[in-house]
Amino acid sequence: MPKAVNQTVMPHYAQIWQTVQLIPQGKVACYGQIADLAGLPGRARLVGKALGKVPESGWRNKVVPWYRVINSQGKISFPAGSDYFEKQKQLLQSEQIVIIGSKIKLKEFQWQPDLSEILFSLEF
DNA sequence: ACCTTGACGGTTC
DNA sequence: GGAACCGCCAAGG
Repeated sequence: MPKAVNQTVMPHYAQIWQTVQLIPQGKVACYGQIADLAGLPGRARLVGKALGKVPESGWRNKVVPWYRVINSQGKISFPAGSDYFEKQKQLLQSEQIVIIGSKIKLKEFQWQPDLSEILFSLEF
């Protein structure tokens, strides 16, 4: 883990990134859902901000599956047609996630972790 | 220490 | 559906 990524420097970002890493491939989670699981209820915006702070190049794609996080409406939160929008859409589809008219069926694809899974994995 | 910025969310109309 | 409003608050300037 990079030096800057620790509880002393960025406690919340670290918690958020760690939680996002638990989303299994082929599933998605909402910003608010991640915030809750990370112990930061009601702070969905902070999740978006934290993901935006993950370095653009290098380990971003490999370590933190940022693209598996979408908003509570089941939509990608980047402006439709933007580079990031297309990138995220592509990555999601590569995991067999179905996107119809820019929307994903949360009923079908939302990650539903059980409590023990979370408690076992997170270290805070 | 003050002000602005967010990849949000729920409530309401 | 969708648009406007408002609460949220760490981070960075």
